[in-house]
Amino acid sequence: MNTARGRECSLANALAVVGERWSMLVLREVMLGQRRYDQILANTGANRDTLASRLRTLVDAGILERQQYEQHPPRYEYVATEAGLALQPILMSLMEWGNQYATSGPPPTVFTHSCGAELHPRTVCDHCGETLEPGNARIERLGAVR
Amino acid sequence: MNTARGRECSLANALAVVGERWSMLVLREVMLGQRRYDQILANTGANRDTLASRLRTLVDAGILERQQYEQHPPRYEYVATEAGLALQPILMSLMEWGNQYATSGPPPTVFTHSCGAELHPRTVCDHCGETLEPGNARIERLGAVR
DNA sequence: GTGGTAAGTTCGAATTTCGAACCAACCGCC
DNA sequence: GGCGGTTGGTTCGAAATTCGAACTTACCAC
Repeated sequence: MNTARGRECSLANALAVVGERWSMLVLREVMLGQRRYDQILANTGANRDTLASRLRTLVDAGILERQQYEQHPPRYEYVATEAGLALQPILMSLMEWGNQYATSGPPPTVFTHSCGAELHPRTVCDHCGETLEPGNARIERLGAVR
Repeated sequence: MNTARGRECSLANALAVVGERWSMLVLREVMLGQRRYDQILANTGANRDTLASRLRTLVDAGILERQQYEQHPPRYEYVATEAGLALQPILMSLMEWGNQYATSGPPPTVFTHSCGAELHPRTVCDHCGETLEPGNARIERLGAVR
């Protein structure tokens, strides 16, 4: 993804890696335990060469790792690295947003948290623990526009 | 964005709306207070027709609202609706992830929370307040694959 | 030896995005 | 009254990306 122009920003950098079409859905499948090419293919709906290309991008970016699980013929599966695991809460939050604003009817996919309750993610300020509300954040420093 | 095939999922639904190229960067600019076409154009780096198309998509999806601020000639600015504001914490979280895994050097953009501390978003379980860790979520129900 | 599985690659066709140019309507300047 | 600047786009043909479908390689089970 092109990041040459526009504001210098970590959001743009993040999107350069996971903002391409299918990338997030690939991560969803890996998160759901589907780690093999053909499973990811069927469950995302991407086509074969685009998926191969996306997987390469994600591996190169250090978000997924390619692990060989068979020698002859060589077969690989994809597992999340630390960086990939760190995206999980964000995918969950986007899924929650999708439930509220982009899905009619009951949520197709539901998780249970280890505390026993149905999982609904919420984003808080790491320092004070307060829920992040639009308007409670002030711009401290702004990336330059290139 | 095509959502015909693949797993039925609110993440896919969310991405059908905000997963297209430039959409999230447009939302970032609106979030930063840049609401006019030419500002958004310069600060994202998108080209003119793609930006016009993205703005239409976001308005149609109920994420942005087009507000006329001048009668002759008609001029518009774009403001976030409730659905758009609800995406702010997610953009902040993605920015935080980008800081850690996709940006070298100091973060280009920094926010301060109303509590006074530098803002670092964290995602928690809404019920128990515990930080979301990969592995603490169990799949309760899974969307079907179409 | 026939069919199935897995992880891709290759193909030409369709769609999307690209930069650059254009446009209409107004403004301030002198 | 003419000149340049601003705003919010549209139009263009060219380049890049994504599409579905077919093919490949290597193994296994029957």
